[in-house]
Amino acid sequence: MPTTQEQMTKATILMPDWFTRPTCVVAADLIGKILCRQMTDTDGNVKTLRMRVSETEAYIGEDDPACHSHAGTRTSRTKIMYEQGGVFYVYLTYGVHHMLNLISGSAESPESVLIRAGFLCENSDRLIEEQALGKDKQLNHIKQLAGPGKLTKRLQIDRDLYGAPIAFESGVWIEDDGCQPPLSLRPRIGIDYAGEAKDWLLRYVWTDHPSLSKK
DNA sequence: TTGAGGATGGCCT
DNA sequence: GGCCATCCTCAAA
Repeated sequence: MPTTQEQMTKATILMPDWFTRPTCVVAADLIGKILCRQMTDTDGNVKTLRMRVSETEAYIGEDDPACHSHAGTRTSRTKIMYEQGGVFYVYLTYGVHHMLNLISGSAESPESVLIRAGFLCENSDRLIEEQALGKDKQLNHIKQLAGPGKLTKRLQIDRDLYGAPIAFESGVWIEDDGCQPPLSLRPRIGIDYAGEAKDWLLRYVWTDHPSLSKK
């Protein structure tokens, strides 16, 4: 069932220029927004899966040792980071998992926001839900998208999205229905190689939400 | 051309 | 907590 808020508030689609603001602002503001994914079910019907974002990380460019563009590293993979905010940066890690990033900030400022976790909105299409859940098993719904690799697998996101605009025509877009959850800051995950930067508070989480990837 | 290693997650102990 | 699948990226040679 939709919550009262979802019934009462009309959602608006975020335009690409929303992402040209400072990366830390974008990362914080994304908590509580709705990531939408257009998908086709087994019968060929087009459906939209909606996930509310509960966890993001900011990677703040050339001065951030954890960022792919640190020290001005500019390669065929990272070149998209030098675009103006509002496009997708997707890459494969450990040869297994796709990471979904949103390029943020101004052009020539190679920064991005990693989407780490979320949870399915109650008003997502039931058919797709049941398809993923399987017939006989009741999965832990709230943990389905608790991690950047799990999230992209569930939303069927891969490098085909690299460089696409964050907009409806890409099949992946973000909506704002006015939800403003409580926010906490944490150190980022999985960047032990980054020296002192591993302690920077650039991980933004929905305070104490059960869908978070880590404490 | 080569080799090391990674913004993870699932399984095993 | 440890192990490791799996393959792309990137720096070095």
